[in-house]
Amino acid sequence: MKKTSKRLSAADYAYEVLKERIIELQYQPAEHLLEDQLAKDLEISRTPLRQALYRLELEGLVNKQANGRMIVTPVTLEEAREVFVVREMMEGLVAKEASERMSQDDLYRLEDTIELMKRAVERARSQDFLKHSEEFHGIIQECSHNDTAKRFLLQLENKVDRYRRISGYKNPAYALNTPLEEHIEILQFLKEKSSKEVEDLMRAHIRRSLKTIEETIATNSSSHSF
Amino acid sequence: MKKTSKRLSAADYAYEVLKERIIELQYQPAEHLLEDQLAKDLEISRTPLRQALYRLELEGLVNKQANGRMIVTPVTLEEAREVFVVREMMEGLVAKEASERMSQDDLYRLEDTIELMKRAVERARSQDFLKHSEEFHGIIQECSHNDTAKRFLLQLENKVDRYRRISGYKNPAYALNTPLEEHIEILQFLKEKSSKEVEDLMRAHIRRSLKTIEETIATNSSSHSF
DNA sequence: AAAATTAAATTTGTATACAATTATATTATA
DNA sequence: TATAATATAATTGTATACAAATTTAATTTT
Repeated sequence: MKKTSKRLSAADYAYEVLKERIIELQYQPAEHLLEDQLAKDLEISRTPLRQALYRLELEGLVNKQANGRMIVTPVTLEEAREVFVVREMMEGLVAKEASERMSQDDLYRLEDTIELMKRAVERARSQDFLKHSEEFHGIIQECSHNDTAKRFLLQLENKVDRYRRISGYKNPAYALNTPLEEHIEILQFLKEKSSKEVEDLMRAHIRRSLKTIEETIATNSSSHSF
Repeated sequence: MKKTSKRLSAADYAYEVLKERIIELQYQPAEHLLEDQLAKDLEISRTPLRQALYRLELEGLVNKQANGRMIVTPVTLEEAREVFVVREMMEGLVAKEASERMSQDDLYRLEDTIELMKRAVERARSQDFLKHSEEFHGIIQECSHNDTAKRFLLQLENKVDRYRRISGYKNPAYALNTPLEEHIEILQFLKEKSSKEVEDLMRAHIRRSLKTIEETIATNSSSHSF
């Protein structure tokens, strides 16, 4: 993780690095995390490292076992479904709230991300598509002005990212047309301020994205312990 | 530092104590929390105390300001509404899921809590009522078998408890009949496994409880900074 | 006296030493 | 050999000392 203008504490640094490594599967699910080893690796002491670990625990990316040892939270289809069911509700909620509060300027910003998504689809650049898709969802979350929902969604997003990795979203053949069309449709109803429709569409969008991940895992489930 | 039957780490102990004090308004909203002072008070060192503070921060009960100082999260009507809106969705979700998975034994356990709630209403013991009401909701959450949802609901419950305190729920005149009837109705549909109705009723139940708190605050809002 | 500067104190952030616990290896015993 | 008991090593949990940063007080300058 890069640091910007503000100095980053060792604890924050460790948190960012570990989170990224877990999401990117550099640490395998269920793998043991040893404080001493990680501290030496990151060239910090155990004190700030532990802070980072405990934050990750509360976000559900690592688990403290009964004996005190930390492991990377295992991945299971069951948990993936849980995460997506909750995410479906939360994304539906913020979309509804955003629909009631969005300014014209916000709508323009959404249009921009969609334009960029279109270009990504044309070039079959799924990485870029994902980036702009996340911007799209991020703008909607922002416009909900619901900090509580935003906080939870951030935690869910971390887990979602890991499941995306596991399902092999990097594959260029990954279907991008469906999510693009769904985004366009959502924007349409956001413009009309039809909050109920927006909520329903957003929920269907998330529901469908879980299906995609489930299918990719089904065909692709050699490497991870499902 | 005290210990119970199962050994409690100093960090866990500090977490529990601080959480309780914040919820019970022994620490005022927006009050400064000094590590050294708290550590001396709890008779532990700063190391485990800080762990506790960081956990509370992630749960939204304390906030770390830009200068690094910790304050008790301020209370606002706006946040209360956010918390309840999210809680409404989550309680609706777990109720729906529980409805699909509940055993006869679980239903009996719910009946028991309702019996105890009835007795509490008869005697106008709102403290007892609240306790059994939380058991009622806890059983439903448990039966959802959705750990992700349960984790979030636990965090929300902490904030809800504080808002209940602020609204002065201790008042014996506090109306208990409405929530009791709502619980009874929810149980009825749980027995019939009508998951859609269960979800709708639970959501209405939470929505109504926010209204109660808003009203109590409106008449009672001298002491806290709304 | 007001504003700016410096100095002292308070407070948070980190490293390290040690204590308590848990896991692993070794030995003893049947 | 298999099992239990014990010793050893590895790992987590806590306290403390010190460093870095921030706030408050004191001093100087205009």
